Amino acid sequence: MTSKQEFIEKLRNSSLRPTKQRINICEVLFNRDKTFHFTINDLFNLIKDKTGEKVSLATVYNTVHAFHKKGYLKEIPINSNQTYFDTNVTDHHHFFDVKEEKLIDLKNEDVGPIEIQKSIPGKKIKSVEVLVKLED
Amino acid sequence: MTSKQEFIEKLRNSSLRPTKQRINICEVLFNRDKTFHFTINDLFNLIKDKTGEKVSLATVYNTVHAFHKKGYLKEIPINSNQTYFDTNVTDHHHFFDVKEEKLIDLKNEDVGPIEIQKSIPGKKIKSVEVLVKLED
DNA sequence: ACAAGAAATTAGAATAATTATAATATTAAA
DNA sequence: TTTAATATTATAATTATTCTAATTTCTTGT
Ligand SMILES: [Mn+2]
Ligand SMILES: [Mn+2]
Ligand SMILES: [Zn+2]
Ligand SMILES: [Zn+2]
Repeated sequence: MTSKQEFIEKLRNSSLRPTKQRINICEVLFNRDKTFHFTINDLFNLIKDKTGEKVSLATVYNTVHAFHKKGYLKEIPINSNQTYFDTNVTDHHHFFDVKEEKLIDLKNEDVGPIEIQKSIPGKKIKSVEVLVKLED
Repeated sequence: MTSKQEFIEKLRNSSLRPTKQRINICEVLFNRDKTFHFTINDLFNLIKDKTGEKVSLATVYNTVHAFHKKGYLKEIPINSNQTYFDTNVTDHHHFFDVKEEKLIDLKNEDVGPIEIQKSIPGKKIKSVEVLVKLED
């Protein structure tokens, strides 16, 4: 159980003003036990459900991207018409259940270390992501 | 150098009628030495450039998805506003140069075998894709 | 506490990728 | 050659995302 005060500090520490909307979004995103995979639309609906307060869609987009930029959210590449985000910002991989449209975390030991043997001059590796698609 | 006749047979073999438009699209997609990574928009413009004939955007979408369904094209998951496709339909991985917005093939030996140690009951693995993002 | 400026929120408009529609044209088969 | 099935096309519709500009809320200095 994380307190509202902690969210306010977290926001302050990253020079994001602790507004009511951002705190509500924090509640939905970070006040939970397990990692959370979501689309903007999931989040938008959950805010109403869980906090009882409405936040505009534009603010949800703005806040998610602000959090993403600050490193509080990870973006997961999937072939979907909607962008997926993840509250687990550590380097990790995913299952994607194509039918359920659900992401599932893979522990790094479930995949093993990945060593990229090729390099491109003048470029460095920013991230290595494994996506395992699941079907029935 | 692949001939038009081969494309016609290829289309017939997959119960796709060999129309002028589809043959032109085949020319652009498959009449080349190296694998080809593209967006619908790339392809749409190349058709005009390379064949001199215009194909409607709707037909490009339809044909790309028909080819994808038939297994002649692979879809590459990237966080981009445009969907990427690949004429190399074998199981392989990618660099994505974020600045240039270009995909580069990785050979399987550049990545090594990936063994997924976790399984989800009732689900089986459909694909395993590694995406390595590159920055300057 | 108050004022002033900076930053955030919002509804709604704009944009852009993709998909759907429905009329016309082409292809395949009898 | 007739006919039915399928494909193409222009255009409209849809959808995710971003932009805009007015309003509200925060922060900071007084
Ligand atoms: Mn995750
Ligand atoms: Mn490729
Ligand atoms: Zn983002
Ligand atoms: Zn497709």
